Amino acid sequence: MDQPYDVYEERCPTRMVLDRLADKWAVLILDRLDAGPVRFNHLRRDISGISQKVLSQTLKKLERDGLVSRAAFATVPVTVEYALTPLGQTLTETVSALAHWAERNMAAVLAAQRAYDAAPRG
Amino acid sequence: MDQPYDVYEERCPTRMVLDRLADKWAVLILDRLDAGPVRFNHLRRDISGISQKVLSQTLKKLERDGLVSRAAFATVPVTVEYALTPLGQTLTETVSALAHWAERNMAAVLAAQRAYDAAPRG
DNA sequence: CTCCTTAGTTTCCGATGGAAACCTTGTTTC
DNA sequence: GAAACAAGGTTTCCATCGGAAACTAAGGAG
Repeated sequence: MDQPYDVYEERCPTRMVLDRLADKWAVLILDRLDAGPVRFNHLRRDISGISQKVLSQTLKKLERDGLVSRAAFATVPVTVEYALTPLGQTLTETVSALAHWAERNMAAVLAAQRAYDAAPRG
Repeated sequence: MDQPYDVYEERCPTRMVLDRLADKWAVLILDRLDAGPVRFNHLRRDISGISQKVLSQTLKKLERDGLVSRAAFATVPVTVEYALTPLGQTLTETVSALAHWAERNMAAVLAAQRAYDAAPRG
């Protein structure tokens, strides 16, 4: 049972997938959806700083990749709910770890940045 | 013990860190360095498709954030070795999981894309 | 009649990424 | 002694991408 895919290969399709997942906004969206279905504007408010265009584009790509499902309800005004698919759920632990590593290790990173910037260079 | 950082907040410094980590090239570099120190051109060959400019820039940022260390040796020609710092090592399991999730789930993603593209839309 | 809601799309501009050329130091080849 | 090659970058140029803001559609409230 050899792995047919190699993410280090430029032409491997896994590269496209990694490119999609290794994205600040995709990570935040997937992590947010782990708590349950969320509407478009709710996501937009929760993930402060994301633009409508990028949220829309990112959701569309995640839907195409089978990670997120989209359900529109004929309410007034129309509401649309986004949720994780089973495939998407296999990813949330990893994505969540990445998103929250920064929160746990922020102090160390800031210290490293100060040390780097203080060191004479060039 | 309240977490002072929230990655969902636009102005939180964790956002900058997530932006750095949630990057295709950074993920591949960190995963590659997990096996041990590697030289610049070796990384460049292993990670097919990365340009020198982006490799150089990404390594510099990772070094500034304290995730990667840089060691230059006065050989001829000069060799430079990049390695994970202890802080960087706390991240590799997560990063590796992300990089290789695509390899394990590629078939499912491709199937989802075909289904999405086949469905009439708009 | 006007404003507000949801869920987007469009437009415009500045920032980023990739390709390719150039640079520096020093060694080997012709 | 000129050319080529090696490592580790930097510079230049252009195309694409991201963010800000405006616009769309369909309906409800005041």
